[in-house]
Amino acid sequence: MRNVSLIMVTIKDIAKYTGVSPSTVSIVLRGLSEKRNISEVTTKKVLSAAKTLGYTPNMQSKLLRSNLPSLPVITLFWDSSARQHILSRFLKGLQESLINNGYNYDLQVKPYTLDHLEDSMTTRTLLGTNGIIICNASEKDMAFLEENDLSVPIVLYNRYSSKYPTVNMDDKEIGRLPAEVFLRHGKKRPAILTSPANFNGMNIRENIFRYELSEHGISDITRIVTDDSLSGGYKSVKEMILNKPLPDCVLCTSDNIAFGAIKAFHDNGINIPGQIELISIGNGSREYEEYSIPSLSVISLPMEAMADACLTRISRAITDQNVFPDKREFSSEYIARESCPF
Amino acid sequence: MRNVSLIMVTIKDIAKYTGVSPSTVSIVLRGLSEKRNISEVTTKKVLSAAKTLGYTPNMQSKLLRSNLPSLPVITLFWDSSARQHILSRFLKGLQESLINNGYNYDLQVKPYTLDHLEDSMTTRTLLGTNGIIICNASEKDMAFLEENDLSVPIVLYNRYSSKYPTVNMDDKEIGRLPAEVFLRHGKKRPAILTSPANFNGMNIRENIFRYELSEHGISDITRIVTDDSLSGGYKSVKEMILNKPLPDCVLCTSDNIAFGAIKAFHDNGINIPGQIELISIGNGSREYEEYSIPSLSVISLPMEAMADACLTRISRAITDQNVFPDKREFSSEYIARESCPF
DNA sequence: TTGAAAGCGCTAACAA
DNA sequence: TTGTTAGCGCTTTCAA
Repeated sequence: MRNVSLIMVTIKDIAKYTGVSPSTVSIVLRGLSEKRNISEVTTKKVLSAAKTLGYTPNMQSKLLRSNLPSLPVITLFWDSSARQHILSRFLKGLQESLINNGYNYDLQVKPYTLDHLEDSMTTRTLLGTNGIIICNASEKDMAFLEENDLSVPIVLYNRYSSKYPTVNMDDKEIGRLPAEVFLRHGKKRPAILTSPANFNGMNIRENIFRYELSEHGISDITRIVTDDSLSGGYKSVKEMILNKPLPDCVLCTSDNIAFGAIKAFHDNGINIPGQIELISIGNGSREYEEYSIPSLSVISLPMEAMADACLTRISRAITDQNVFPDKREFSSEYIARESCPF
Repeated sequence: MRNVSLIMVTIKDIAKYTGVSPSTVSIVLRGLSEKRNISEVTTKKVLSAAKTLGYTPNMQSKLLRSNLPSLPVITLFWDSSARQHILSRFLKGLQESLINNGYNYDLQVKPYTLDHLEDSMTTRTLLGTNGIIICNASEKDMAFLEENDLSVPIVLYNRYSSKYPTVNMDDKEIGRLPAEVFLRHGKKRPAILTSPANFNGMNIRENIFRYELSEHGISDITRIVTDDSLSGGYKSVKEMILNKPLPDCVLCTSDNIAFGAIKAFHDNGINIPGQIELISIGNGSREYEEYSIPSLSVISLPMEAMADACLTRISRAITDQNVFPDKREFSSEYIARESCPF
C-alpha cells in the first residue's frame, strides 16, 4: 500500500531538496514559521517537500536533543494470541510492583506472535529498551533465546532456562494438588482436558497428576487434547460424552477449557459437581472463576506475585550489571469452589 | 527504595570519575574489554564506577548512533484498570490492521491509570512516539486533552472531540436496539444495570433506551448503579430481588455486569430468559458471551473494525502532516443468544 | 528572513 | 593499551 523506504528521510534531506538550511526546515516543521518570521514561500516549499519525500521525524534524535532525563524502559513481550485474561492480571501486578517498590521505569508492552518472538526482537527494539520480560515464549521462541546472545537483560516468565533469570510456578505442585483432592474425594475415573503443551511445565503438571493417581492404583485416565479456548473445552466434553462411561472427576488445564467444558456438561444435563467434580488450573480472572455457574474450583496461580518477581529481577539486572540466572519458583494453592467443594 | 537521580549518569561522567576516556568506558561497558585489549585494572575500575554512580545507558543515543532505520512508533494508551477483555480484542484488531494494510509501524502499549492520563503523557513519551491512540479516557482525561496542545497526532477511541479524530460506535443505536427487542417481546417492566458513566456515550445509550421505551408507554424503569465488575452485577441483582416486583427484562451496560447478574439470578432460582430476559452491551470476549450459562444476548460492538479505523487515522496523520478531526461512527448489531432469544 | 555552529550520549575508525 | 575525532538527527543559540 504505502511505500516505506528503508532509509529514513531526514531534515537534512528536506533541506537539500528545498535549498534551505536544516534549521529553517526544523522551524517550519514544528509549526513555528510565523513566530520565527519564515516567509510563506519557504514554509510552503518545506511542507510540501516533507510530504512528497515522506518525512517522519526521528524520535530518538528529538529525545536525545531534548535533554530530558530518560527513564529506563522495561518492555513486556506479550504473546498476543493468548486469549486469557492473564495480561490484565499481570499488568496490574507489574504496576503495583512499580509503585510499591518505588521503581522509576517506563513500562511498555510489545505484542508478539507465538513462534515469532524473533521477528519482534529486532535490533531496534533491543537497543530501545533497558530490560525485557518475556511471557509465554513457545519452544521455538525459547530456542531462539537460548541460541542468541542478546544485549539486554531478560527475565522469563513461566519458562525455564539456565541462561536467563526465570520466574515460575511449581509445576509439580500444580499437578499434585488436584490429584490429591480427587483422591481424597474417593474418585476413581479421572479425565484430563488439555491443550497441546506449548511449554514443558504443562507436561510436568500432567505427568505428576498421573503419577499421584497411579500411586493409588488409578491409571486409566481419559485424556482429551483440544485447543486452549472455550469452544475447545466444549468440543472435548461432547467427545467425552460419546465414550461412556463418564469420568467422575475432570482436570482442565486452563480456565478457558474449563468454562467451555462446564457449558457442555450443562447442555447435556450432567451435574457439576454432583456427577463430575471439576478443577481448573486457574490461569484466568478471579472474578470469572468466582461467578461462573457453578463457580470454578482452581489451582490458583500467583500471577501478581510473579509479576513483581519479574520486575525485581529486571531491575536488579539493570542496576547491577552482571547478573546470574536465578530461578524463582512460586507456590500455588487449591481454592475450593462449587465445581469441586472442599 | 532506590535512589533515582533526576540527572542521568552518562559515559562521560564515568570517564571523568575514573580518569579514562569515554570510548574506553563505552568499550568496557559493552563487555568488549578482552576483544579490545583493555587492561583488567581499567575494566574493573570502570565497571565499579558504573555501579556506584548508578549508570543506565541512554537508549535514545544508542539507537541514534546505531543508524538503524527507525520505524515510526504508534503508542496505544490503555486504561489498565479496565477489567474487560477488550484489550486483547483491540490489540488483535490493531495487529490485523497492520498486516492487512501493509503498515510498517512499531506498536507499543502504555498502560495508564484512569483520570491520570496526564501523568503518563510526559514530554518524554510524547517525544518518543509518532502517533497515539487513546482508549477509554475519562472525563478528566478528556479535559486534559482538550485543554492542552500536544505535539503528536492523536486519535480517540470511543470518545467524542472536536479537536481530535475520533472513532466511535453509534451510541444511540446501542440504546435503541435493546429497547426494540424488549418492546417486540412485549416486555413491560424493564430494568437497567449500569455503572457510573465515565464517558458521555453511556448517558446517551441509557437515555435513548429510556426514550424508546417511554414512546411505548413504559417509563417506570428500575435502575441500579454498581461498579463495572462481576461482583457489581451480582450485588445489584440481589438488591433488585429485595424490591418486588421483579422486572421482566434487564439491560446490562457491560458484559462484566451481565455475568455477575446471571449468576445472581441463578443462585436465586430465577430463570433466564424464562422469567427475565437479559441483554448486555457486549464489550467483552465473544467466546465468553457464547459459553456463559445461559449464553449472553448482546449488542455487539465492532471492536476490530474500530481498531482498524484508529490505525488508519493515525497513519494518515503521520504521513500527511495536517489532519482535520473527522468523526467515524460504527454501527452495532443485536446478537440473539439464550439469555434473550430472537 | 535565513544560516552556521554547537551539542545531546553514544560508538567506530583511527591515531598514539 | 588507551585517547581523539567525527557524526547519527535534531534543535537552539547567535550571527548575518
